Amino acid sequence: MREKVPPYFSIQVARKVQRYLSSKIVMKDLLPPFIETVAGIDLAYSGNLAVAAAVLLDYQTLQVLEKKVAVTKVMFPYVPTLLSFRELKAAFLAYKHLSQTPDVILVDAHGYSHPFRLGFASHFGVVVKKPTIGVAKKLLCGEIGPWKNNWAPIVAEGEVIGAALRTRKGIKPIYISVGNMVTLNTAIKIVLHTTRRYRIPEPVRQAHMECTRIARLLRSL
DNA sequence: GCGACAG
DNA sequence: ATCTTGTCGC
Repeated sequence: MREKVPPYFSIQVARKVQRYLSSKIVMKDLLPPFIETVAGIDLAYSGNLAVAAAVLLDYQTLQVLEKKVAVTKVMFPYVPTLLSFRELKAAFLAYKHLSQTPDVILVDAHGYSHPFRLGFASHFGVVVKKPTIGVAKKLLCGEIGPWKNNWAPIVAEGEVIGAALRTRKGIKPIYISVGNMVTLNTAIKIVLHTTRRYRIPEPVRQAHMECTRIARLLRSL
């Protein structure tokens, strides 16, 4: 039994696209020396509509500077490992609505810590050619290595593909990974810098609240 | 073949 | 992700 996806969509082609785009990921810190803005991206659903939110925040104060949303029809069912094909379009549109391009983007999904090394955060980062970081709440693949302090490496096939990170003491960790144009160490620092009193860093949390609010609104019509 | 499986 | 209220605990 094949995976349930539209007849015009081939899993085999998707895998090739993922392997190709994964090779385009830049594992270097190509961020400005002083980060001024961060963006958070997340999606929510209302029936067959995908609601994406892109929220821009000041990197130092974490004050929300701008919120944008985009709504598209869902074209793909949810298939683990193929999430980006389902969420990319709406996320891209919401992101393009921002009046200024952020220095770094936090995406509510895995990045490099993906079976084919191209989670949504990486797919998005490669497409928009911007530094992105994957911020996930559950592990998708790999094993958790020894804890150093507040973080532990996520290892797969002898390679560190991400990190489990306790953003707050005594709380379940979140899973961070390189999206694009950033180093895992820098990604961890940025995530810690942008989290306040919740488990989830502010950019992603704000984006989550925004798209959820709009989806709930559309749902009540 | 079996189980796992981001959002 | 989404369907959903109260409730236990710091």
